[in-house]
Amino acid sequence: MSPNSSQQSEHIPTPSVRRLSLYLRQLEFLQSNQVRTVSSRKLADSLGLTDAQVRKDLGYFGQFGRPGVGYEVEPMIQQLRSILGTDKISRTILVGVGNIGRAIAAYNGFREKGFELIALVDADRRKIGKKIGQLTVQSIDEIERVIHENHIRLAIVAVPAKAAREVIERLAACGVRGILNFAPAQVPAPPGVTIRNLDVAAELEQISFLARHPDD
Amino acid sequence: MSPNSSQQSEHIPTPSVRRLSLYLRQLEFLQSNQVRTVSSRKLADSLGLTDAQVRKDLGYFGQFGRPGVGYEVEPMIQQLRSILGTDKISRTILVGVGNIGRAIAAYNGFREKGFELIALVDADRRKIGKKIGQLTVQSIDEIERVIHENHIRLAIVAVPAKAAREVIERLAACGVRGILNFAPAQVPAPPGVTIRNLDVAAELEQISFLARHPDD
DNA sequence: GGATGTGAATGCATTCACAGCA
DNA sequence: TGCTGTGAATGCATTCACATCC
Repeated sequence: MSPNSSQQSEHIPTPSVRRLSLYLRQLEFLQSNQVRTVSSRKLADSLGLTDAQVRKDLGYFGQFGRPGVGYEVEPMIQQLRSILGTDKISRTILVGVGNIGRAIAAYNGFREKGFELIALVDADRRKIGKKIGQLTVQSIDEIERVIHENHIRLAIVAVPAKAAREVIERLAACGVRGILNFAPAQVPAPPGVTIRNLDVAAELEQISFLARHPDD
Repeated sequence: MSPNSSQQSEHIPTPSVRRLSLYLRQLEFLQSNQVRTVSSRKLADSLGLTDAQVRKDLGYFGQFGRPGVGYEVEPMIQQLRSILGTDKISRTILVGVGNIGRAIAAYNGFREKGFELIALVDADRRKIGKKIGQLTVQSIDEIERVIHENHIRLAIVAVPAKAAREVIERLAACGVRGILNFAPAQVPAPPGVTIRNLDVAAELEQISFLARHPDD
């Protein structure tokens, strides 16, 4: 059901990709409220964006709308999942089961969002063997074997800053393609690997700054 | 048509403010390694940026460098903290002590980063009265009183998506100026309030997309 | 020599505005 | 009439390049 051959050779702005996730959330919300179609205007308003931006963003990936009507919620959700790659389950490893790691491991909305936590590893002997949810914590020494045996492509890193670089290099070396990094360390991404850094302290600093500079 | 550059209210690019936190992290790291000065070039390289960008970013806030030498690490750290507002401790409330909330509450690097967790509240009766770290979970019904009595300015929201809007509106109504929101919901920011949304599922989606589109 | 600070130039993202279609 | 899709125009962020200073 995809006659559209969206040519990907065109360069897609990073901010547009980021907003795709926002559109998907809002469309899922609309779907849960039995809404069948939505215009770029309404979608934009609910997210604090402009209608032109919504159309431009979607336009990078194909033609999804019906003039005079808008976008059909259900098919648009499928399209966005397909574009983001979350229509298929991505097998994911979690490295580090400290405070943040345990919170991630306990989150059970992964599958529905297109991800499956396959393995937990940690460097701390005392944590190895513990069960968190359905999974048992394994030694970080097993990380290469676990990744290969389970064909894992994505990783979530929640280790102390000092350990981040080594962990990320090991992950990259055994074929992991994308890493969500909670450690407050900027490790240069090895070739062919995408890293997104999520530093909670840095986010708080942004809040702090913005709260003091209201004219923004 | 000489554009007289007024000295008042120069607009600072949002991306520049974001990078300030990166500079601060890296400078703190350098300081812990006894490094005394650093050039824009070296700082940029370690973060995957360009030297011109570092200089331009810092240039929005003043003149901190010495030509021929670079930036002195220790004073620069102080300057950045002052700019971000983290040289003074910001009093912060945490709303929602589910998985993510507990992880945040257990994190004890807050003070050193310029934040202090003053109170925990939750809507779930069974959680009220429980101790997490030094703090006891209070009822969300107390939220207004707690915020006023403790002069709280910042909030971290880690509640289910459905509850996010009401929580954020209540926080805004009693004077909270900045909110870090982990709930996957886009709540329009009330006037005078800054909201930053941190949606872990959305971040994973980005990883998923980027891992499939290597040309980036 | 080595580095900053900053106008000017470039490049990228957003918004405009309108043709075209339901 | 209502709305999409998209080139053109605008606006914003990044990079260049160089005068200036240690």
